[in-house]
Amino acid sequence: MSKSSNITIKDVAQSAGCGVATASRVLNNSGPASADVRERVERAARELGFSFSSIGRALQSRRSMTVGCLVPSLANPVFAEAVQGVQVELLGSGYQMLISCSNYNEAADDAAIEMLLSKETDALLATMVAPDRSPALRLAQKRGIPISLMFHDPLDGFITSYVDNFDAAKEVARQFADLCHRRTAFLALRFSTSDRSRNRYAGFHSECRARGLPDPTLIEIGEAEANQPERLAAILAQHPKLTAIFASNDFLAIAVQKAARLLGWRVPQDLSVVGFDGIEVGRLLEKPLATIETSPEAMGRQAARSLLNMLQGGPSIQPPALPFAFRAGATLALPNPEKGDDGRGATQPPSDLPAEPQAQTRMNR
Amino acid sequence: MSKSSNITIKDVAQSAGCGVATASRVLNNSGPASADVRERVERAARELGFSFSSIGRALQSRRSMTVGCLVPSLANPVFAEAVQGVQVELLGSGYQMLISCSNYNEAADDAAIEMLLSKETDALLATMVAPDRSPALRLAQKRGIPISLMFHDPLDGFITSYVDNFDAAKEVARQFADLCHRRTAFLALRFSTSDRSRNRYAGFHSECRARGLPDPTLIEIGEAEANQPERLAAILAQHPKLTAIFASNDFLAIAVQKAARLLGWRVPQDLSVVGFDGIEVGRLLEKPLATIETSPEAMGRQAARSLLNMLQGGPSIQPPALPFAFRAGATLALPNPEKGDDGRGATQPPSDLPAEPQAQTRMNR
DNA sequence: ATAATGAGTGGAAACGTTTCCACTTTGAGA
DNA sequence: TCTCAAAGTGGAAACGTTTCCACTCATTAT
Repeated sequence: MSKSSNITIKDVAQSAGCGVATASRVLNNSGPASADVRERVERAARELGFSFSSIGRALQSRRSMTVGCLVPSLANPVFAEAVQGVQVELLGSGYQMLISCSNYNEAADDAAIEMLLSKETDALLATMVAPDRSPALRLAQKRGIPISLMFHDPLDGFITSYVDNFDAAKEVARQFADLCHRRTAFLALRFSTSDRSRNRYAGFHSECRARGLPDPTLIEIGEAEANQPERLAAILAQHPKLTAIFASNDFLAIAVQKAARLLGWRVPQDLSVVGFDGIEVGRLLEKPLATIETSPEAMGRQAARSLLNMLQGGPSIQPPALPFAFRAGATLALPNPEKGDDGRGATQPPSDLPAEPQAQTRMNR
Repeated sequence: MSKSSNITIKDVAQSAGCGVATASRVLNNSGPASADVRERVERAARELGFSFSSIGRALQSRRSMTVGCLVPSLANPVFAEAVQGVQVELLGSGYQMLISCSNYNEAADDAAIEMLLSKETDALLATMVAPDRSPALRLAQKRGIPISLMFHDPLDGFITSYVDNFDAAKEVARQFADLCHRRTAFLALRFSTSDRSRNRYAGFHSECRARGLPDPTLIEIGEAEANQPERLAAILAQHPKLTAIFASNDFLAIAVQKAARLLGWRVPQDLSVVGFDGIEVGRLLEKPLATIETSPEAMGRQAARSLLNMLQGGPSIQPPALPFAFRAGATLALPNPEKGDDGRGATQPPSDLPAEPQAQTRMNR
């Protein structure tokens, strides 16, 4: 139970019979030192079990060697994987990661950034509800701290790692169109918490138009409906003519299948379902899920690399959008001709959508 | 682009026309101050946009207000959820979380703990490959830093948050026995990386014995087999008589179903499958997975609470094991009588298993 | 009126580093 | 032998806090 924690460089110096400056130089290899004293210092450090205090270091060098990372939640594997990617990329760099979750709460978002700033993180990595509305983030920007966003579409003044949600959603529309689906819908959790969903809908909508398809129905649901198949089924039942649903993420897509089963609709015969994200488990389902495959891990890595670049004084260059791919699956097929398509378009206007698809502006390099 | 970051308490004091000691007292509410100077200091702080440097603070108080957290990987939702739980519990406490992942690598494990220690985290939260073999962890213990383990069975000298894997596995054996399954198997990833799997097998094995069932077959596979249904199918094909498989986690259980389908075995008619962990997605499958339901989030929360207790000087008390529950599902049914049970027990000895089930020793309070 | 209290205040030390600077030694070249 | 540069060394300042201590005034009790 020896309270042996407090071995400072001063102790090492004393034990080695030299000044702290010399000890520091030896231990850091940062200056001249005779072989003799070098030996003594190294032995003393070893015997005392000395290790540097990064706090003392941080104070003096004004670098905490820490990057702050904010994501909505680690319970969502998409974000967890991204953080894992960040972690991996940071591994050899000497930087550690301070993590925080907002639980999709905009106020918590801002508070978290503030907290990270007060911890003097050298850089910031974030996925937020509304980065453009966060005073703390703006403050960080003003301080000149390297910042890299994840998942968001490029935002003025920030480096962002992202997939082009608009473009990817267009791909889904194309897939539906190729199979001659006409009565389609986009299913999302309440838009307010995610610009990603908004842009996916925008892209989907835009490509449906471009292909001369009827506008897709927009179905927005809450957490409760997403988690209770019965409730989701009740909602789907209001749209009996649908032949294809594009869910804004894979979990929703799985929930849709479950709900469809309750209604006696077969997937994909009666209803095609396509998801988004490409989570691993989608492959393992009895009917592998058709989806847009992305790599959150790669996103995390790219973001971390950008950050490290900036931390090393490199220029802050916006990297290109990350690739995505349509992953074929067993949940997508030709529409069932028995589901009468009377051509009536029951489109609801989206709750919060730009009039013109505005994503994809500033498409990088 | 004002490099406005460096506003120290000294600046505030100067601007308020008082000494730094007074400013500190005012800003911390930690001592007497006249209404007059209080007002001046507060205004100065506000106008200058002052915020404390936690590094300066940490240096002086010798508390970094940071806890280190080490898990194998955030790509595994079980750990991600646990970390999320920790995060939630830490939220109001003023403590921040420094996170690190070992990717199931024992050497990385130790290095990570060392790194966290050098960052002067005030406490440690960890799930490791082999906590009992980590020198760095032992060092931390010697230093008297509060430590709380997660997922591991109780280990001498450490507080641990855990579910009783041995006990939970017995429950699975009971379920199988009740349905008169006799040819069972335990499927796990290579044992070396997880004492959890080992204890689950031990409990399963023990209860099978207790019920007079043949010893379960132990099937150990690698990552490769787990991720490629064809390869797993090839392995399963070597055990055509099995009527029930207990997979050491839910992902494996899902993989088993996939492999079974390739072999033309129906689940659950030809093969019952039970998982472990109770991940959310198991519920959403077309055939909801029978599994042992646990709550990694609750585990994270409990561990964090223990830590906070200790950090506040409370006694370090080992909390009771967390609850688990058998979750019924559509993957468990009576065995198919056509799968001839010839009574031949093809048990392989486990690669690294204690002769006697050794879990459950030191069952707390 | 005087002594004793206590509130209000600021200087300075301490926390563990790194780095600047000045000093001493050494060795080489003149 | 003398000079000079280079190598080796350690004291001290700085980083931003908090806290101990000593000091000055009022105010109250004697």
